[in-house]
Amino acid sequence: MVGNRPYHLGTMPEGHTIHHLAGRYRQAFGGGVVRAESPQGRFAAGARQIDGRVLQETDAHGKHLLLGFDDDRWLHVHLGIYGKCAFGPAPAPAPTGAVRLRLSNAEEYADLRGPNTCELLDPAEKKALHARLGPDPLRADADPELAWRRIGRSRTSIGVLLMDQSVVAGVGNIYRAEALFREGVDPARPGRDLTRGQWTAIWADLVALMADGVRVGRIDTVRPEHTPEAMGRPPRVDDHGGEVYVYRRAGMPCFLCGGEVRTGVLAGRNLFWCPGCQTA
DNA sequence: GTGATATGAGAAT
DNA sequence: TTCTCCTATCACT
Repeated sequence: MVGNRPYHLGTMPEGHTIHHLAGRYRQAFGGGVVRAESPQGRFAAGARQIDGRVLQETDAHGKHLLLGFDDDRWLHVHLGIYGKCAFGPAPAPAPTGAVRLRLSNAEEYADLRGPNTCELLDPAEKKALHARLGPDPLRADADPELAWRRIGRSRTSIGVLLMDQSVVAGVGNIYRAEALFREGVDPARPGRDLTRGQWTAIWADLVALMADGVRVGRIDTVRPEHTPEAMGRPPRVDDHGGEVYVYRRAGMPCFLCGGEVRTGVLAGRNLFWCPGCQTA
């Protein structure tokens, strides 16, 4: 949004949120001098380093946000589960809560709260970060073949592989669950048992779904025939964003087969899937 | 006021 | 596999 009201991004920080934020920071601060401060104090030294510099470019790879300043240093932010960014019009009000970093100029301000990572990188460190991340469905330079080389020979389940940021970057718990549902793939299937065609379809789906997420600012994964309007069902009411097939729908009927959506813990993360539909 | 909870990820065991 | 860190929110006492 480009508005006059503060707004929050990152209720679901998967890759789409980060790419959206990169664009938002560029729109607000790109090409100009930025004021930086750390009201909370935990990034005071870093903020001093940024303060008064020009934001030259922004970048995003998976869930990592990178803001490039005119001293050749990059602010590296990872939101983790809790991190959030809030933008608003100048003048910035007194900060509320734990604001790790506030950037501002004459028009806007942006508050960063609760990031997992907030640090400055030199170009070599930024390069190393890219090197340890897999292809990102939202990046033009992404090569899904690199991911397939890992997946196609792995005994690890595709449900776990999709969450491994060194295999595919930017996919989180929601896109993982939804892409596998949409392609009818059992999350427990070992990567090497997938066909290349299945991987191609999953990748294409991630590219489309996540690009949509960047545009809309939330995760909607249901096809037109499964929207609340099309099915005459009530819309999703919780605060987890858009319309989805299985994510956090445990015990509820599958929109396709009517069976119960299941949940379980896989590699320490909640997994949601429909046993009736995900058999491939 | 307290506790549970969440989308992540790295380190420790 | 379990711990630990980051923070806000909401349902409970």
